[in-house]
Amino acid sequence: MLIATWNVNSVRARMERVLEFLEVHRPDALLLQETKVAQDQFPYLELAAAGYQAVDHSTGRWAGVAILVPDDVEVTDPVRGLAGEPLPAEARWVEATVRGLRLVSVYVPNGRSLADPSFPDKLRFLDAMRDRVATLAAAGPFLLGGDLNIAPTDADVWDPRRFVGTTHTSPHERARLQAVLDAGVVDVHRHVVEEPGFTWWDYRAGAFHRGLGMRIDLFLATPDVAERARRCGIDRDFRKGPKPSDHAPLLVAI
DNA sequence: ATGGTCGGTATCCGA
Repeated sequence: MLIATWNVNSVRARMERVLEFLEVHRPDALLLQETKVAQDQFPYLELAAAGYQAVDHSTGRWAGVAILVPDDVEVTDPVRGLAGEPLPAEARWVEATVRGLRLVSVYVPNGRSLADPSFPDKLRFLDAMRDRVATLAAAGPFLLGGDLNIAPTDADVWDPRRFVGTTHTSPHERARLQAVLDAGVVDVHRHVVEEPGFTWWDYRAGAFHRGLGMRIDLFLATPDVAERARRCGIDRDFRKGPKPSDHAPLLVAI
């Protein structure tokens, strides 16, 4: 089973690259973040023409998440939204079961800066995520993928000194991520690959070509699923070429 | 020479 997670920074602006990705990899599930689309604008027809159905959680111009699955595969028990999240209208969490595996696509709030009013909302979202992960981990095997907007360790940013006093690396966020892990999941990419590399690079300043990135897109899975992961890595080709997202897709073969 | 970018029914704000 091949599963991918990708923050596409607008599914409509990225449609050509999304279709290219589906054609190249034919994943059994593609977890999308930042679809940035209202539900009545979601590109169901174009995806259907490529052989994929979508379970999406879409509420407007920002955020938005989805799970794409081949047409001939059954998708059951969709859940849209996360119990206890501070701003449910932002559409940052969607779940569905595919081939007996519970899947989650999540887009954790950015937080902007440590002093911004939205930063406490990021921490509250992570608290709600910990509670839901504990429930899911107790219920059976599952795999969560998404943009966590946290670099788990200093090795996951291009220059940790540049991030002192900023979001994505703060002790507050890392403590919350550790609490999520303690709820019963493993960082799959890190589990499989010794030096996982980055998943995001700023559009500005030639950051990608200069290697100035971060690893903020993660797969978190119950240990049984993590042990079954044979390969895990990013496809850098999708950070190159025409109209790339600022994130590269992360894939895992189970 | 310390800039440089995208996407959003936008002309600033969010990432």
